[in-house]
Amino acid sequence: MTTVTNLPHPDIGDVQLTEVLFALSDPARLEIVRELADGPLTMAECGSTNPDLPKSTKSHLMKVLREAGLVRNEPDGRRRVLTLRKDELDQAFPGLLDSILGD
Amino acid sequence: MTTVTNLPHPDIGDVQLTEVLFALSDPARLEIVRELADGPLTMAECGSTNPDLPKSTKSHLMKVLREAGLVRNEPDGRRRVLTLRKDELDQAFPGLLDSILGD
DNA sequence: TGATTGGTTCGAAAAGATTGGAACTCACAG
DNA sequence: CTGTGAGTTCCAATCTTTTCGAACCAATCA
Repeated sequence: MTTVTNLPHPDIGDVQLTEVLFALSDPARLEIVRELADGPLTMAECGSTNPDLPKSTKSHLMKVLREAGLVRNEPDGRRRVLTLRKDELDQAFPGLLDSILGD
Repeated sequence: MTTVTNLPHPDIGDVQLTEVLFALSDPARLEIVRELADGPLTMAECGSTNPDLPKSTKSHLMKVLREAGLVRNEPDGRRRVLTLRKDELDQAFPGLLDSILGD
């Protein structure tokens, strides 16, 4: 019985560049990443743009970002905290995030 | 009667970041872009990896790259020359290509 | 112990992308 | 002209992604 609380995150070394690019190639996902660039957010806080996005859809967007190694999704009480894996990504793909998020 | 010889290329200003990222999110397309980073190539020269890729498939990969504003595809006799639109892309998305192609 | 809140997962439908054969076009050689 | 070479376009099959309601789960509150 997999407890659903802790979601799997890829090791940054296993993340392929093309997967990262794919995850960022969707405007809604890119926007989420931009928001997270300023610091962690809960699911509810995140996605201030797209306010009426169904939660299953938002959850799926997050799944793609998580599986691509872009965001960490960790439980915190009954909410979840989303964090951009900036340092790790900078290590793995120097300059990529900065060029995409703009200086 | 649209002559097929000259293919349409988007103005770099009209190119969306997400479209560029999508075009690069496919390993075969990314590889093509890497090859073109060293200078223009004809269709036949390009894709030294993937040597037995059907030509219609290769043509389609090129179309995606062209429509995303990444490569220019121009006739030269009965062949076609493919050029990475590096300068324009650097202008529009500073640092992006360098970080993706590696220093 | 419910009931509620904040979120994930499932499942199925719709939309979009990829693949590749076949037909086509155009430039050039003979 | 006719043939050939280099490539594009068309089309259909297949595969992948997206979308979202519904069911579910775990933590907290009353």
